[in-house]
Order: sequence, then C-alpha cells, then structure tokens
Amino acid sequence: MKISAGYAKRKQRTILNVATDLFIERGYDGVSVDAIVKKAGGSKSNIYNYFGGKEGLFRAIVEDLSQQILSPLADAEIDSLPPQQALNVIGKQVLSVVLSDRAISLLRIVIGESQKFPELGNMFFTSGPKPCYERLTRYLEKQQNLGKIKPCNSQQATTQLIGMFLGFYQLQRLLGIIDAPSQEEITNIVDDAVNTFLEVYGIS
Amino acid sequence: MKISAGYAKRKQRTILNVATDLFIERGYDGVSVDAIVKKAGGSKSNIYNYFGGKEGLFRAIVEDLSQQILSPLADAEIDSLPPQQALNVIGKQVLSVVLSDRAISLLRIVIGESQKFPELGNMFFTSGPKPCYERLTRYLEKQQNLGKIKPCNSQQATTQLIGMFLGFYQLQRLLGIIDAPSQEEITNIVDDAVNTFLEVYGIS
DNA sequence: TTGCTATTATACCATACAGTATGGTACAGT
DNA sequence: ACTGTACCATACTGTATGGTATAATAGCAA
Repeated sequence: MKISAGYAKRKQRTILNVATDLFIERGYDGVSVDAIVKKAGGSKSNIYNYFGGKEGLFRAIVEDLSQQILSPLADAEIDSLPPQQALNVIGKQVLSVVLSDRAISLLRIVIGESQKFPELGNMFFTSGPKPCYERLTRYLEKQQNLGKIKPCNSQQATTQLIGMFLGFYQLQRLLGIIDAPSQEEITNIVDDAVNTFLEVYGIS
Repeated sequence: MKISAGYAKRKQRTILNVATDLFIERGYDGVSVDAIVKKAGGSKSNIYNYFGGKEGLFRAIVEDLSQQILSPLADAEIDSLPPQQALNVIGKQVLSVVLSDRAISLLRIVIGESQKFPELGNMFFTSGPKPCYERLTRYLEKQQNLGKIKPCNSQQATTQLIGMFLGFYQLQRLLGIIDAPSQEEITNIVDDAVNTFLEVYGIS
C-alpha cells in the first residue's frame, strides 16, 4: 500500500525531532502547529495525517522521548555486584539521567500538562522510575537472602535510598534554582548516600 | 485620594480568590481573563487597573498562595525538642504540607510555567522549602554541639533526611500517580525515615 | 444639589491559533 | 506516457484571547 513508505517514515522522524525540540523549549501551548511545519518543512497535512493533530503529535513525542531518555534507568547491570558497588553504580545512573537537562525539561512538560494529558504521568513513570525502583527492590531482597545486608523492608529501604539520591536536588532542578550537577558532584552525593544507607542496612 | 479604598481592597481580594481557584484548577493558559471577570463580577478594567494585566494577576496569586501554603513549613517549633521528637514533628509538618492537594497543584503550575515566569521558582522555594531546610540545618548543628548527635556535615544530613521524607512520594504526586497520603501513612513514612536517620547520626 | 472619581457593562480591535479545503506537483508502478 | 497516491504550499474558517476604549452608572465630598 504505502508506495513511498521510506519517505513517509523519514518525514515522520523529521517532524518528531523538530517538534520535540520546540516542545521541550517552549512547552505545549508555546508551540503552534505552524511553527512546527515551518521548521520541519512540508505542510500541515502531514501532522494531521501522521499524528491526528497537535495532541496526537504531542503524545507521540512524550512517549518517544520518555523511552529515549529514561530507559537507561532500568538498564544498569547490578545483579552480580556487591552492595557497595551496586548501589554506587545505580545511584550515579539515576542522578545523571534524572537530573540531566533533557530529563528535567521533559518532566516539566509532563507535570505541567498533566491536567490536559493525565495519562502521560503514568507513561513517564513506567518508562524509567518504576522499573528502576523495582529492580533495586529485587536486588535488595536478593542481598538479604544472601545475608549481605540486614533484613529489612526492601520497598521502604529502596524508597529511602532513592529519596536520598534525589533529595532536594530534583525539586530545585525543576524550579530552575540549580543547574545540572557535574559528574564530580554526582559522585559525592551518591557516595554519601550509599555510606549512610549501608551504615544502617549493611553488614559491617 | 482613594475615596472608597475599602471597596477596592475588597474587590481585589475577591478577584484574587476567584482567580486562584481557577488557575489552580485549569492552569495559566486554561483560564481566560473573561472567565475570571465573569466569576468575580465587575469588569475587566479592574484586573488591568489593580494588577496590570493577566500576568501581573498571576504573579500576585502565586506569591500570595506560596506564602499562604508554604509558610507553615518554617513555623515548626523544634529548637527545644530532642532529636527523635524534633525530626518527627518537622517531618510530619513537611509531608502534610508539601504533599497536600493544594501544594501539589501550586507546584505543578509553578513548574509548568517556569519558562514563562522564571522568577516564580525562586519565590516558591524561598517561601517555604528553603527556610525549612535552613532551620533544620541549624537545628542539627546545635544538636551536634550539644553532643546529642554525631558530628557530621549538617547540610548533607539535612538533604538526606528531607530526601527520605519526600522520597519518591513528591514525584509520584506531581505525576498524578498517587493521592495525598493519609495521616497514618505520613506517620509511618516519617517514623521510618527518622529511625534510619538516627541509626546513623544518633547517639545510642 | 453639584461635581468628581471609581466601577461597570459592553463593544471593539488585533492577533493568534487549530484545523480544513484546495489546487497543484513529484513520483512510483505499469 | 498514463494514473493514482502522497505530498506541498497556501489560503481560509471559525473561534478564542488579551487588551483597550467608551459610555453609562453609582457613590462620595462639598
């Protein structure tokens, strides 16, 4: 059917990329369909044919971007590492992903439009934070069974650890009060949090 | 000069109250000036005379609301309490304020409009989170000097504690994934966080 | 009552926007 | 070369909005 499927696919990607940048920069209401078309080339018809309209395009973009940005959160390979290292690795992963400029911009939009697009919140959460949380919980459970850390409520412990990681930083980032932390700052934050955590839950 | 100053003040308050509800419910772009006028009575001229326009009204509202909602954060009287109780008191205060429906709605708007109104982030932060953080830091310093808790970097400890309080909850609230926690849940979260914290920093 | 000012109600303006319609063009398959 | 489809450029439609102007009214001071 699709005669020039390759072309259409390419065009769709161009539109997605261009619109992504615009939405991230100016928010949903700050970008007009005309502006997207002007920058992407082609005509409005594309957007309405491919994505069903501005809202459809927006949903597609947030879905795409959430995957793209957040999926690394669930990728950290920690299962074979001892606690000290595992928590360090996942902590650095979490901080550098979640506090990055792009992730914060995305999160701002998702939060800001959560009235108009209530399903996006769930999508965002499912694309990274949730699997990361679950992976960490499972890891802590396993380490308990192995006797490497003290018995505890692993869900609660995970919440506390992630809380210490993100702490005040995520809020301040969202409010535009601080910039993205450097690799060095991230290392310090994570080291301290892991130390505190293992002082309670670790086996000395 | 102002002949009926009392009347004007009253009218201003009415407009503020009405517009506050609307903005919180539908966001900045979701509310038209006409809608505000219609609900508040009077005419557009008021808004332009009193507040200089929609943006001015919005700024006034966010400022007003931030004070109103967040100032309790800095009010908790903890200086004379021992660590266990002090941290419990302030933790409950923080959680019940910050995770409340109104605070979350306000925060959503501030975050969502932080591109258009960059100064609001700072205002929000200064109205509650920051003084609360500073008060807690000072408290921990004092307790160190009194020998009631172990020597530590009090800023870092504060960040960790607040992080454990808010943990994942604030994010999930902002994304609309969970509802405001009950008083009981708050108690549990705070108890656990304080226990973890004091297990590291407390003097047994 | 006679002025004066703030408030109201309403109409108006310029603009911006989402979405649709249309007429023309590039190009694949035949 | 012919045909049909997808695409392009552009104009148009209807509506909503922020902000201004204006004329009438209400209420206070003297």
